[in-house]
Amino acid sequence: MAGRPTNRDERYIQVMKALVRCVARYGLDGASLSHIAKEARLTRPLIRHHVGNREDMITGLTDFVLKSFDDQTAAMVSCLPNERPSSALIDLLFSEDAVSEPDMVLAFAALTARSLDDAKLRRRCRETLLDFEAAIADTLRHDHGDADDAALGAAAHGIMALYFNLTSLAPLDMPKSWQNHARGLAHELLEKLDQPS
Amino acid sequence: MAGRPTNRDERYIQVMKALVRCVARYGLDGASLSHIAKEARLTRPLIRHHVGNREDMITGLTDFVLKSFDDQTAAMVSCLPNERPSSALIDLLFSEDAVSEPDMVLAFAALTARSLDDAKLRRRCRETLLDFEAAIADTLRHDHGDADDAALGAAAHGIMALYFNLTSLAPLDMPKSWQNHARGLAHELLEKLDQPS
DNA sequence: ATATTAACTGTCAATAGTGACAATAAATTA
DNA sequence: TAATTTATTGTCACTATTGACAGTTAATAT
Repeated sequence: MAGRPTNRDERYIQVMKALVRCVARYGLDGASLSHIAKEARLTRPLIRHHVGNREDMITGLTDFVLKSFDDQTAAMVSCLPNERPSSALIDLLFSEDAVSEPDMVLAFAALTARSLDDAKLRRRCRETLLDFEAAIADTLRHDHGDADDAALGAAAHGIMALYFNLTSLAPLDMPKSWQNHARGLAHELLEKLDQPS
Repeated sequence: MAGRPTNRDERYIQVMKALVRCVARYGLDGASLSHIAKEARLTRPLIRHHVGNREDMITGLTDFVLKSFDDQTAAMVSCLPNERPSSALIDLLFSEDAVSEPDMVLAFAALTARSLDDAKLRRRCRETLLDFEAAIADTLRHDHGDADDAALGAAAHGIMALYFNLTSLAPLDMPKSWQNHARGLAHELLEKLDQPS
């Protein structure tokens, strides 16, 4: 008694990826169904069939983006080596690949802006961001266990800020010196942890 | 032979401010004329009368936002004291006021995202941003003339990144420790310039 | 007071975007 | 092959948004 096999899950992420791409460029309201359909190489009614109406799409997008961030955070810390994980983390965050695909960060920025009048969304974005920062701080603690929490938190904040800024400004195609500056400053933050004043 | 006096200029900036506010929340496409009219406390046809059709509005917005940044940059450096202008600059950038009004930065972020498929816009945004960074570097040079250009550029980049990140994430209402971290790290960048390795 | 200029209002057609539903095609099991 | 489940397509009504124009009111100079 089973019918045609469902491809709901693949279609769902297919649509979500297209949605992320559109939201990154045109914002939450600028991502029309036609635009998404074209980006996902699907028809408009099909999108509705898989992910529901527009309101469902937006809530689905926030779940998708925030979960992607959480997964990325978890994957990030789990794939680090035992030897000097801090340095590896920075090389990972400021690698070519990470910076060249800014769509997810831009979509997150769109959600951030929308948080201005959506308390629940604001709480969720904040939580995700704090987890990200905490993950960085934990990684730093691994290499610099003797540094105090305030210094670790500050360094983690700096690394996070450098990463977010570089990635969200990626569409401007800034000179490569920016990437070098960012990575260099991040490494300096590490060195600073070794020499507590 | 002169008629009713025109208030085109005041109305224009009145509409532009409302537009910046709307774009900050809802993106370029999400800022509908009705929304802008409500925000500016004007009627929709009146907006058209003063700033033209939608396309005119968007080009007007980019001019307004980028010029505001340029003006802010110029005003920033001109109002600094002769004594330790670098430190005053940081206190200015990371003051309560600067961070609590993120609309302009968020609108700039929306323009940045749109730059993904608009080469001309990308060039203009990049130019504005580089000028901002250069202004910071010049200010730093005033206090740390013996530091080399690479170090100055890196420090300026770090300060810029910390400022942009903090301001663009302001809608999330992050804990105050973030603002303290950002300002503290910026000051550390200054101190680092005094002790060249 | 009258002419003149521009701000302001009201309104309507055209378009874009969305929601919803019916109908068809495809793929699986019994 | 028949039944069943789901993907896929086609289509239409409804709403939101925009563009454009005519007409009205307000404020100045002569």
